[in-house]
Amino acid sequence: MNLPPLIQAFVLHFGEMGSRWGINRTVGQIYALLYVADRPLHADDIVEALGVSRSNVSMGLKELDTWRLIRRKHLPDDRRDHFTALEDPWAIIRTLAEERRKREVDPTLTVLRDLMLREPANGAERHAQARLGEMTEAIELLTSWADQVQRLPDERIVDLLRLGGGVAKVLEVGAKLKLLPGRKEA
Amino acid sequence: MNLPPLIQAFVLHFGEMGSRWGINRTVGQIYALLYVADRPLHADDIVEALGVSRSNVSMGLKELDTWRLIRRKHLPDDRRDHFTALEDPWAIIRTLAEERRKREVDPTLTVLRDLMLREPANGAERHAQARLGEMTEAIELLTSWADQVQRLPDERIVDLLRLGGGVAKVLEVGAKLKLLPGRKEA
DNA sequence: CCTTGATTTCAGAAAGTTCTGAAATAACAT
DNA sequence: ATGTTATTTCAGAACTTTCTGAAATCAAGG
Repeated sequence: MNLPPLIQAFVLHFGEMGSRWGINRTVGQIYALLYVADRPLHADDIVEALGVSRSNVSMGLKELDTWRLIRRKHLPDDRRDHFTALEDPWAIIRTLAEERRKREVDPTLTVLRDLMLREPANGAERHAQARLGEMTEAIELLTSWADQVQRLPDERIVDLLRLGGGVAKVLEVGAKLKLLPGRKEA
Repeated sequence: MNLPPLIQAFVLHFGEMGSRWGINRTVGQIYALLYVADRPLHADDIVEALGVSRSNVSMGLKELDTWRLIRRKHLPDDRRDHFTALEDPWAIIRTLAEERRKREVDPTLTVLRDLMLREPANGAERHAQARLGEMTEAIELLTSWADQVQRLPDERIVDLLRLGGGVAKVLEVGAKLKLLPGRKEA
């Protein structure tokens, strides 16, 4: 790998983080490289910059493509595909979040709902089912919230984030104005 | 493994999910088992229920312990440690979220901040630094929001979740009442 | 419809992780 | 102290994921 030190540090770190974020090291590095690049890169640029095999780059690009985190561009007088990363950091955060949700929470919800429908065979199962119910409820609340917030326009989301802990205050006011749904007690 | 079918299905699923959630399969299974159990279990109960090695259970329990997802209990007339999972599903969700943040976003922020302080050596680095700045800003906004919301009492958080996309409406009202910090334009 | 170069696929090699069994350690009761 | 039972550690086995190089496929220009 032969990159300016600042860029190299970022690329390496993002690669390591990638593994924790469920995208593999190479994919993370490719993404990082495209994200900071000041021009579209083609596959061989990436091979050279990262020192990994051509085929590995090809797989990585394909994966980033299915996640819609990069764009394929054709430059005039060049048959090779060129790639750029989405500019907006929110797009990345959103994509990663959606992707993880699809892989990590949706299947769990499906299983939990299915288990809730079964007839418990004995006391142990009855108890277990009650616990599953509590968990299902919490996860459903969380995901349906996430669903709805994700549909808001970006600026609204940013407003919400800027508000920070201040939501509490706004919630109070909201409650007084009867904007909130009545609280169901457990 | 020899468990009532409903419990077994849950335990197996949670094990698989565990790997995606950054906790390994056995750890996930142990947690799931304790979560639905109607009494505290000791290590050998778990070995028998899951059919994994004693040492694996020991490691798993230790890990869950450091994550504070289980409690160690001493029953009278029994020298063995007994374990229970935290009851409240919110506790689990919170813990997993905090843990992941510690492992997955905080280190990134540290690196990003450090890279932002460096003197760019050339045009490419200058461009890269600008991109890193955008990313840093987005991540900081998100994490500081999460920080503040996590400090709210549980019921406030539940209110917020119940509100769903309705936050938009409340934000409008909040803006009119001058509760929101003025929006800085990019 | 053939040539040339770009891209993708895929089987096996390399690297990384999780799990086990055996041995070491700790904790308690006598 | 000593025996007994519970727990932890750790080296290597088993398994999983990632990466490579060679071969197959694809696409544009003549």
